[in-house]
Amino acid sequence: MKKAEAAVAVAGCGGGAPVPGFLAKLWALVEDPGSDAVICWSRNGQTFSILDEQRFAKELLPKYFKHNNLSSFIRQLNIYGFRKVIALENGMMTSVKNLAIEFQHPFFKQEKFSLLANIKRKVSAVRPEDLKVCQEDLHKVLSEVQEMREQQSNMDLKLASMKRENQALWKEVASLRQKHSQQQQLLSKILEFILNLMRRNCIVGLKRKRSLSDGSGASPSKYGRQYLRIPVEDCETAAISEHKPGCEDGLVIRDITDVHEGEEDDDDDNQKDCPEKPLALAHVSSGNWDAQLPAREGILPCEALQTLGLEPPEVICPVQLADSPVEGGGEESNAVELHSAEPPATEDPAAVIASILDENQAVAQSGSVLERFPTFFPREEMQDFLNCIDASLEELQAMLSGKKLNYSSEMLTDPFGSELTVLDENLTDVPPNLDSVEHLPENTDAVETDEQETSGKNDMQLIQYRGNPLLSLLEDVPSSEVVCKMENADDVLLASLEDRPSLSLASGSEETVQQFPDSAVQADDSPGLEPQDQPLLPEDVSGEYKLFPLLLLSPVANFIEEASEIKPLEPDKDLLEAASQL
Amino acid sequence: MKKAEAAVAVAGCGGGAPVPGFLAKLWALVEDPGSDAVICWSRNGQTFSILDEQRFAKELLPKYFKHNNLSSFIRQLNIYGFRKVIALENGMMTSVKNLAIEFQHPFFKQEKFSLLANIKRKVSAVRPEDLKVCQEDLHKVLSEVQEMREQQSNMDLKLASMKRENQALWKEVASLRQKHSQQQQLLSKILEFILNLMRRNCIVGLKRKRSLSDGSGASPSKYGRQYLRIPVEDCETAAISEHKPGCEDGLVIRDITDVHEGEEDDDDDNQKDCPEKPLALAHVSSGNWDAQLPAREGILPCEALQTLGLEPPEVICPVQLADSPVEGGGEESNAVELHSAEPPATEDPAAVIASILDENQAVAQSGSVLERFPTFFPREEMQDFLNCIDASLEELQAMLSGKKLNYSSEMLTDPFGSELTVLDENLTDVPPNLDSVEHLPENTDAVETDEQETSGKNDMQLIQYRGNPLLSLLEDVPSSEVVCKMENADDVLLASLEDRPSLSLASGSEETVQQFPDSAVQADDSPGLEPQDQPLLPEDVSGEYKLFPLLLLSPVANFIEEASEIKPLEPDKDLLEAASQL
DNA sequence: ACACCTATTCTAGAACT
DNA sequence: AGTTCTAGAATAGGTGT
Repeated sequence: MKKAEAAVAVAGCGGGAPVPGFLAKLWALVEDPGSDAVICWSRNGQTFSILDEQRFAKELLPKYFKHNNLSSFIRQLNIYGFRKVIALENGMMTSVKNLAIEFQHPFFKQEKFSLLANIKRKVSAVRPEDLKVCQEDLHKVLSEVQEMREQQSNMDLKLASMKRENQALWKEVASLRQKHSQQQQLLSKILEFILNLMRRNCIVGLKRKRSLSDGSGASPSKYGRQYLRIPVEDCETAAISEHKPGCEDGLVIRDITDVHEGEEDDDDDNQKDCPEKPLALAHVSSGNWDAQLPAREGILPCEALQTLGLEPPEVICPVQLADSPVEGGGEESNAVELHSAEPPATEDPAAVIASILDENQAVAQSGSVLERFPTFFPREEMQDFLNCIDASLEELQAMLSGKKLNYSSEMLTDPFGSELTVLDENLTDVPPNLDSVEHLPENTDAVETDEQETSGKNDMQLIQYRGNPLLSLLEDVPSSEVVCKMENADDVLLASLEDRPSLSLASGSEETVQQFPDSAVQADDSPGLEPQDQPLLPEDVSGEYKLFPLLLLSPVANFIEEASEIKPLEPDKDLLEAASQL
Repeated sequence: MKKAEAAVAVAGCGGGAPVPGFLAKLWALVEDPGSDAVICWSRNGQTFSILDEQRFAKELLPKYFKHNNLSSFIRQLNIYGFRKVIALENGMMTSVKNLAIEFQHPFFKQEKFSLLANIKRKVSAVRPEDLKVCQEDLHKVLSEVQEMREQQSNMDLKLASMKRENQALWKEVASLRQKHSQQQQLLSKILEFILNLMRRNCIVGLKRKRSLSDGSGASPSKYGRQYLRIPVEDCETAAISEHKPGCEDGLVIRDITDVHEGEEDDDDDNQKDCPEKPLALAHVSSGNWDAQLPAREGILPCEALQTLGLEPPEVICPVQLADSPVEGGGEESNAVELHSAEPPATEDPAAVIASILDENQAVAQSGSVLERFPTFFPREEMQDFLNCIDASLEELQAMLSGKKLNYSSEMLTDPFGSELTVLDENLTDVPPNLDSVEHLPENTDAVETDEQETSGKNDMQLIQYRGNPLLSLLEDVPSSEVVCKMENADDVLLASLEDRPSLSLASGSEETVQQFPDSAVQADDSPGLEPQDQPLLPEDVSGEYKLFPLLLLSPVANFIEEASEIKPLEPDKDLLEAASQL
């Protein structure tokens, strides 16, 4: 005991390093010259050997440790990282079983006591950590996997459901677009019908005027066909109204801007700055139609014009009727004079139409219209009839204005409605190209089967849908928005989808009759005086609208305006993006 | 060596059990009486003890094994499940360190050699498997987790994209529905306007008739208001047309079936089985209007009726004009007689309207209408005017028919169009309930933020959207389809959504004016002779349509019919399902 | 007395034969 | 399956607070 302590003490005095007790005792054991026969340095001081394990265990070990078991001693050696030197290295005495036990450690060298500080006890603390960490990790990972599996199945369901919903939504959108197209066509037809009706009325009035007061008018057969030509956008409609045999009245409606050269794109300017266009005719109070006699023709509208700050109607006729069908070449000087005192559009069929539908104008015109029916229809009855028409028009106008009020109030109070408005604002107006119309059905099916390529499908669907000739007729070309879109577009798909509008924008919109270079402007509640660049009915009505400024005051104008307020069918920007990103 | 072998042999002869070598040698060692000083049975044969480990290791072990290490021997004991008997059990000699080493095993008992067969070597075979399985599992799981993480991120992207697309689609659908609603409203307005115009014309004609031939007519002021009342669907519209001050002509349009009591739901019967309804008037050849003089009134329509196999028009007037505003109480006998020889609807405003718009009828009526304007409007001019109207109507009709032809050809040739038709067929017509209109914006936002609750959102969105009062006006009630849907519906949402239609179906459609009990039938290309149960314009027009059978022959009828062909806004069945399944 | 570290003992793992 | 070396694990012991 004292020996071991002394050895430890001697060893410990060499430095301040806190050498573990086992290492100190081992050092002492090996260093002790008295025990060299049992345990000693070997191999030139690189290792140490226990020459007589029996004596070592039973005699030496108890002096340094609390046991006399060689195994315990060896265990400690192992714990401190000592390793046994195998017998073959010892040399020749391989066969000799009871050869000395030899151990080594990188930091346990003779004369190098200071190295002992580097010898660390193998803590089992590391190991449980390792194992526990591993196990914990495994459990963690396992649970995570479980969780992820659930999540994945959830997402699978969700995705499938969403896919179905998307499919249904595409269907719905297609159906709605179809309906919209049908409606728009119907609207166009109806409005065309009404305009036609009014135009005819105007012609009749013109006929009458000439036969009565003028006598210089051309033959009535001429009047039947040449003055106005309602522009038809799609070939089919055009074919119907143009090439129909027996249809002796092809209408040619020219844009009012054709008359004013160089002002084609800015209707706002046209209306506000050009006094020749009597767009500012106010709704004169209705109900006093019976006071409107032919003698008062031109007086009331003129007053109305003046009340609106417009100049007197010396240049009221933006579109003229010419005896020969000169298209677009009409100028103010060529105007056939009739009702020269009548301010609103005079011989312009549009004015007549408006006058028919507008209360005061209708009365003002009615007298002249009925002059041709002296024998067949009693004047009183005709007056009655027109009175009724006027009343109904009046009522309709009132209803329309009332509806309009209601509408806006709905928009304000109904969150859904307002939300819709907001949504609509966000929609981008990107017309598609007409490619690959024939692929839609396959793609619709592909939505179900194909899992990954939804983008292509949707795009195709979009394109195809837009490519529907029915719909292409109704497309509007809001050039400014398209330009903005083009700037922001960074993917090829979007650019390709915008191909058509960009083309139509680049070109002077001269080649196609159905393209309207104007961009949509909401002239909703402004009382019909500022149609501006607003695209009206995308097809038939726009030119007519411009052509017949007085329509603004008639219920038909309300119809047209309202129809134009229904935004044209154009794909959602988000839709495009979403489709292109899938 | 021989001793050990012999011991093993002796021990092994006791039974056929394949006792492992170590156990046999151990048995021999312990049993051998010659080595009892070194190793022997102890504790009454329950255990064995090594009394002198030094001698045992160096002298006995080599005789039985290939080594002389006690540790190796002990290792074997441990492998076979032997356990050391701790010192305290040995008794008192605790302090004596070099006490005997004592081991025990349940199946290693003195005199019980046969039990040795139960002693099994502890195979580490389980352990490597365990560890390897564990490691493999861990690696597997780890890779799986990696894979799943990638998949999840992929799915996340996909889902986000889909969500965006979905959102855009919902927006699009909402916008389209909005547009559709606007269009429908506009259509209703226009048609109402036209019908109003026609009605007034009729009234004028009636007035004239009475003042001329009858003299028994009531005051003209009465005629201004009482006969027809256009049903307005939403409260707002109703308020406008009903409560508007100064609007002296509230129109009341009653279903034609009101006249025929008990036949309200079956329009097919009405039209096909009731000869009183001259719905089968054919389009008489147009263009010969100039030949139509008042003398021919009633002749041509009558012929037309007869050509269609209908009875002569003795009971032609299904709806009558009464001097007092008796709503819905009119019966055939109360018909005010005028133009008694005129078959088509005679004093019925609808008939007059139709006659105005229909070529032949218009001519037939025109004479009488104009009789009240003898002084103010010359008869010739009035005739001219009406002639123009007729011509334009004729042209419009031709155009419409032409368009129709074009339309169907498009449907046939355009795969998209046909596909759309097919899609539309698949759409279920399930009107929504009007709940929670105000939640849409929040839900639209929630689509972005909330990740999990898409189902609720979509449902809400759907319901809310459907709940838009604007849209509810346009809803149709195809009862048969609804019934089918109700049978197939198994989820609450669908059922709830179908609540309203089912209600309107169940009830006799008496409570609400805007509900039409008819189910949609496509009488598209059949030439206007079989309107059947087809719902026309969902709102205003249907009743009017029924009320004015002659409208079927006018361009307005075409408008109405075409408007009715635009399917009403109703959610897609797939949409509903998808939304409920999310 | 408790916490922390070390030491001892028994058992097990692993590699090699 | 045996042998050897090493490690794990539990417990005991020691030290400092």
